[in-house]
Amino acid sequence: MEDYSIDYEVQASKKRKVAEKIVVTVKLEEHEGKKKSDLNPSCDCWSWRKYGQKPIKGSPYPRGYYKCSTSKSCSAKKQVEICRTDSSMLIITYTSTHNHPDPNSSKQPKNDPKSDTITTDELDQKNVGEKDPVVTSPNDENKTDESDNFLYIQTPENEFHLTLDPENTFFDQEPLSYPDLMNFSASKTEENDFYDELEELPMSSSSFKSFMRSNFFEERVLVQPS
DNA sequence: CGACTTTGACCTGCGC
DNA sequence: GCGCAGGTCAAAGTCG
Repeated sequence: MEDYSIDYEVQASKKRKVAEKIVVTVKLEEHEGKKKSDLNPSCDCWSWRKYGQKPIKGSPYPRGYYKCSTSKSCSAKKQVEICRTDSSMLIITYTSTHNHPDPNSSKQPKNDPKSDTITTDELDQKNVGEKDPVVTSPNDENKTDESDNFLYIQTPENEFHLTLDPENTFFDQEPLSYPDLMNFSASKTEENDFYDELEELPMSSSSFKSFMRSNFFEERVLVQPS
Protein backbone atom coordinates (compact mmCIF):
# COMPACT_ATOMS: atom_id res chain seq x y z
CA MET A 1 0.00 0.00 0.00
CA GLU A 2 2.72 2.30 -0.81
CA ASP A 3 3.59 4.58 -3.61
CA TYR A 4 0.10 5.58 -4.57
CA SER A 5 0.41 8.69 -6.61
CA ILE A 6 -1.60 11.71 -5.74
CA ASP A 7 -3.95 12.72 -8.47
CA TYR A 8 -7.25 14.48 -8.35
CA GLU A 9 -8.15 14.04 -11.93
CA VAL A 10 -11.69 13.28 -12.82
CA GLN A 11 -12.24 9.59 -12.85
CA ALA A 12 -13.71 7.85 -15.79
CA SER A 13 -15.47 4.85 -14.41
CA LYS A 14 -16.29 1.80 -16.37
CA LYS A 15 -19.92 2.67 -16.63
CA ARG A 16 -20.09 6.38 -16.15
CA LYS A 17 -17.93 9.36 -15.94
CA VAL A 18 -17.80 10.25 -12.32
CA ALA A 19 -16.26 13.33 -10.87
CA GLU A 20 -14.00 12.98 -7.92
CA LYS A 21 -14.64 9.93 -5.82
CA ILE A 22 -13.61 9.37 -2.28
CA VAL A 23 -13.88 5.82 -1.08
CA VAL A 24 -14.11 5.16 2.63
CA THR A 25 -13.88 1.74 4.18
CA VAL A 26 -15.50 1.25 7.56
CA LYS A 27 -15.31 -1.78 9.76
CA LEU A 28 -18.62 -2.78 11.31
CA GLU A 29 -18.41 -5.85 13.42
CA GLU A 30 -17.68 -3.98 16.61
CA HIS A 31 -21.19 -2.60 16.60
CA GLU A 32 -23.36 -5.52 15.82
CA GLY A 33 -24.64 -5.85 19.32
CA LYS A 34 -25.20 -2.19 19.89
CA LYS A 35 -28.52 -0.45 19.95
CA LYS A 36 -29.44 2.64 18.09
CA SER A 37 -29.71 4.49 21.35
CA ASP A 38 -26.06 3.90 21.90
CA LEU A 39 -25.12 5.46 18.67
CA ASN A 40 -23.63 8.79 18.16
CA PRO A 41 -24.76 10.14 14.82
CA SER A 42 -23.33 13.49 15.59
CA CYS A 43 -19.99 12.03 14.78
CA ASP A 44 -21.03 12.57 11.21
CA CYS A 45 -20.94 16.22 10.35
CA TRP A 46 -23.64 15.93 7.75
CA SER A 47 -27.10 14.56 7.52
CA TRP A 48 -27.84 12.30 4.62
CA ARG A 49 -31.06 11.45 2.91
CA LYS A 50 -31.40 8.20 1.09
CA TYR A 51 -32.75 8.59 -2.40
CA GLY A 52 -32.23 5.19 -3.87
CA GLN A 53 -30.94 1.72 -3.56
CA LYS A 54 -29.87 -0.65 -6.27
CA PRO A 55 -28.59 -4.15 -6.37
CA ILE A 56 -25.15 -4.20 -7.89
CA LYS A 57 -24.26 -6.83 -10.38
CA GLY A 58 -21.76 -9.26 -8.99
CA SER A 59 -22.37 -8.15 -5.45
CA PRO A 60 -24.72 -9.87 -3.00
CA TYR A 61 -25.32 -6.54 -1.33
CA PRO A 62 -27.32 -3.56 -2.58
CA ARG A 63 -25.81 -0.12 -2.86
CA GLY A 64 -27.55 2.77 -1.18
CA TYR A 65 -27.52 6.27 -2.61
CA TYR A 66 -27.56 9.26 -0.28
CA LYS A 67 -27.69 12.99 -0.73
CA CYS A 68 -26.75 15.61 1.77
CA SER A 69 -29.94 16.79 3.43
CA THR A 70 -28.29 19.52 5.43
CA SER A 71 -28.77 21.92 2.59
CA LYS A 72 -31.16 21.48 -0.28
CA SER A 73 -28.75 23.06 -2.66
CA CYS A 74 -25.91 20.86 -1.56
CA SER A 75 -24.87 18.42 -4.24
CA ALA A 76 -22.81 16.20 -1.99
CA LYS A 77 -23.65 12.55 -2.36
CA LYS A 78 -22.45 9.26 -1.08
CA GLN A 79 -22.93 5.66 -2.01
CA VAL A 80 -22.85 2.98 0.65
CA GLU A 81 -22.35 -0.69 0.11
CA ILE A 82 -21.07 -3.68 2.01
CA CYS A 83 -17.67 -4.89 1.08
CA ARG A 84 -17.92 -7.85 -1.21
CA THR A 85 -15.15 -9.75 0.48
CA ASP A 86 -16.01 -8.96 4.05
CA SER A 87 -19.57 -8.25 5.07
CA SER A 88 -18.27 -6.57 8.19
CA MET A 89 -16.80 -3.83 6.09
CA LEU A 90 -18.64 -0.92 4.58
CA ILE A 91 -17.49 0.85 1.49
CA ILE A 92 -18.68 4.41 1.29
CA THR A 93 -18.05 6.43 -1.81
CA TYR A 94 -18.38 10.18 -1.62
CA THR A 95 -18.97 12.22 -4.72
CA SER A 96 -19.22 15.96 -5.06
CA THR A 97 -18.54 18.29 -2.22
CA HIS A 98 -20.68 20.15 0.26
CA ASN A 99 -21.36 23.74 -0.67
CA HIS A 100 -22.15 24.81 2.86
CA PRO A 101 -20.35 24.88 6.19
CA ASP A 102 -20.11 21.90 8.42
CA PRO A 103 -23.36 22.01 10.43
CA ASN A 104 -21.71 20.47 13.45
CA SER A 105 -18.53 22.43 13.40
CA SER A 106 -19.66 24.68 16.20
CA LYS A 107 -21.01 21.99 18.45
CA GLN A 108 -18.67 19.14 17.95
CA PRO A 109 -16.25 18.92 20.85
CA LYS A 110 -12.72 17.74 20.43
CA ASN A 111 -13.35 14.97 22.86
CA ASP A 112 -16.79 13.62 23.31
CA PRO A 113 -17.01 12.28 26.84
CA LYS A 114 -19.82 9.97 25.82
CA SER A 115 -17.82 8.39 23.16
CA ASP A 116 -14.49 6.72 22.99
CA THR A 117 -14.39 7.38 19.33
CA ILE A 118 -12.14 9.77 17.58
CA THR A 119 -13.85 12.81 16.20
CA THR A 120 -13.14 14.16 12.81
CA ASP A 121 -11.19 16.95 14.43
CA GLU A 122 -9.06 14.43 16.19
CA LEU A 123 -8.62 12.56 13.01
CA ASP A 124 -7.38 15.68 11.41
CA GLN A 125 -5.00 16.35 14.19
CA LYS A 126 -3.67 12.86 14.10
CA ASN A 127 -3.25 13.01 10.42
CA VAL A 128 -1.46 16.29 10.40
CA GLY A 129 2.19 15.60 10.57
CA GLU A 130 1.89 12.06 9.41
CA LYS A 131 4.70 11.56 7.04
CA ASP A 132 3.13 8.74 5.20
CA PRO A 133 3.25 9.72 1.56
CA VAL A 134 -0.08 8.13 0.81
CA VAL A 135 -1.89 10.41 3.16
CA THR A 136 -3.36 13.44 1.57
CA SER A 137 -6.36 15.64 1.40
CA PRO A 138 -8.07 16.04 -1.93
CA ASN A 139 -9.54 19.32 -0.97
CA ASP A 140 -6.92 21.62 0.35
CA GLU A 141 -8.65 24.71 -0.91
CA ASN A 142 -12.16 23.88 0.04
CA LYS A 143 -12.06 23.02 3.69
CA THR A 144 -15.80 22.87 4.11
CA ASP A 145 -16.01 19.29 3.08
CA GLU A 146 -15.88 16.56 5.65
CA SER A 147 -13.16 15.14 3.52
CA ASP A 148 -10.99 17.66 5.23
CA ASN A 149 -10.99 15.48 8.26
CA PHE A 150 -10.36 12.15 6.66
CA LEU A 151 -7.32 10.24 5.77
CA TYR A 152 -7.18 9.78 2.08
CA ILE A 153 -5.23 7.17 0.32
CA GLN A 154 -5.38 7.12 -3.36
CA THR A 155 -5.41 3.97 -5.35
CA PRO A 156 -4.19 3.64 -8.89
CA GLU A 157 -7.81 3.88 -9.89
CA ASN A 158 -7.84 7.54 -8.93
CA GLU A 159 -10.01 6.93 -5.95
CA PHE A 160 -9.24 8.10 -2.50
CA HIS A 161 -9.53 5.49 0.16
CA LEU A 162 -9.98 6.05 3.82
CA THR A 163 -9.94 3.24 6.25
CA LEU A 164 -11.74 3.52 9.52
CA ASP A 165 -11.26 0.71 11.96
CA PRO A 166 -12.23 0.74 15.62
CA GLU A 167 -9.31 -1.46 16.48
CA ASN A 168 -6.77 0.20 14.31
CA THR A 169 -6.01 -3.16 12.92
CA PHE A 170 -7.38 -2.95 9.50
CA PHE A 171 -4.18 -3.43 7.69
CA ASP A 172 -3.00 -6.04 10.11
CA GLN A 173 -6.08 -8.14 9.74
CA GLU A 174 -6.44 -7.10 6.19
CA PRO A 175 -10.01 -7.94 5.39
CA LEU A 176 -9.54 -5.92 2.29
CA SER A 177 -6.27 -4.26 1.55
CA TYR A 178 -5.55 -1.96 -1.32
CA PRO A 179 -4.00 -4.69 -3.34
CA ASP A 180 -7.21 -6.60 -2.75
CA LEU A 181 -9.26 -3.72 -3.97
CA MET A 182 -7.13 -3.52 -7.00
CA ASN A 183 -7.52 -7.19 -7.60
CA PHE A 184 -11.24 -6.80 -7.63
CA SER A 185 -11.21 -4.63 -10.61
CA ALA A 186 -8.36 -6.47 -12.17
CA SER A 187 -9.57 -10.01 -12.01
CA LYS A 188 -13.05 -10.69 -13.25
CA THR A 189 -12.62 -14.42 -13.12
CA GLU A 190 -11.64 -14.50 -9.51
CA GLU A 191 -14.37 -12.08 -8.75
CA ASN A 192 -17.02 -14.25 -10.27
CA ASP A 193 -15.71 -17.31 -8.55
CA PHE A 194 -15.95 -15.50 -5.31
CA TYR A 195 -19.48 -14.39 -5.96
CA ASP A 196 -20.54 -17.92 -6.57
CA GLU A 197 -19.67 -18.65 -3.02
CA LEU A 198 -21.52 -15.73 -1.56
CA GLU A 199 -24.91 -16.14 -0.03
CA GLU A 200 -27.98 -14.02 -0.33
CA LEU A 201 -28.05 -10.67 1.36
CA PRO A 202 -28.14 -11.68 5.00
CA MET A 203 -30.23 -8.79 6.15
CA SER A 204 -33.32 -6.90 5.18
CA SER A 205 -33.05 -3.45 3.74
CA SER A 206 -34.32 -1.98 6.95
CA SER A 207 -31.80 -3.73 9.07
CA PHE A 208 -29.22 -2.82 6.54
CA LYS A 209 -30.26 0.77 6.97
CA SER A 210 -29.90 0.86 10.68
CA PHE A 211 -26.76 -1.10 10.40
CA MET A 212 -25.42 1.49 8.02
CA ARG A 213 -26.41 4.45 10.07
CA SER A 214 -25.20 3.04 13.30
CA ASN A 215 -21.91 1.72 12.25
CA PHE A 216 -20.80 4.33 9.88
CA PHE A 217 -21.65 7.28 12.00
CA GLU A 218 -20.55 6.06 15.31
CA GLU A 219 -16.91 5.36 15.15
CA ARG A 220 -14.14 6.91 13.21
CA VAL A 221 -10.92 5.54 14.35
CA LEU A 222 -8.10 6.10 12.06
CA VAL A 223 -5.97 3.27 10.95
CA GLN A 224 -2.32 3.76 11.31
CA PRO A 225 -0.82 2.60 8.08
CA SER A 226 1.84 0.14 8.97
C1' DC B 1 -46.59 16.88 10.51
C1' DG B 2 -42.09 17.02 8.81
C1' DA B 3 -38.26 14.28 7.70
C1' DC B 4 -36.87 10.17 6.08
C1' DT B 5 -37.07 5.47 3.70
C1' DT B 6 -38.73 2.37 0.27
C1' DT B 7 -39.14 0.98 -4.29
C1' DG B 8 -40.53 0.80 -9.08
C1' DA B 9 -39.90 3.52 -13.06
C1' DC B 10 -37.17 6.19 -15.71
C1' DC B 11 -32.81 8.20 -17.43
C1' DT B 12 -28.10 7.89 -19.04
C1' DG B 13 -23.58 6.09 -20.30
C1' DC B 14 -21.01 2.40 -22.10
C1' DG B 15 -19.87 -1.88 -24.60
C1' DC B 16 -20.99 -4.79 -28.25
C1' DG C 1 -28.89 0.91 -32.40
C1' DC C 2 -29.66 -2.16 -28.66
C1' DG C 3 -29.25 -3.99 -24.22
C1' DC C 4 -27.27 -3.86 -19.79
C1' DA C 5 -26.15 -1.78 -15.58
C1' DG C 6 -25.56 2.17 -12.64
C1' DG C 7 -27.68 6.35 -11.07
C1' DT C 8 -31.77 9.33 -10.10
C1' DC C 9 -36.60 10.59 -9.49
C1' DA C 10 -40.74 10.76 -7.10
C1' DA C 11 -44.93 8.91 -5.00
C1' DA C 12 -46.29 6.33 -1.20
C1' DG C 13 -45.35 4.60 3.18
C1' DT C 14 -43.12 4.88 7.81
C1' DC C 15 -41.42 6.87 11.92
C1' DG C 16 -40.70 9.92 15.79
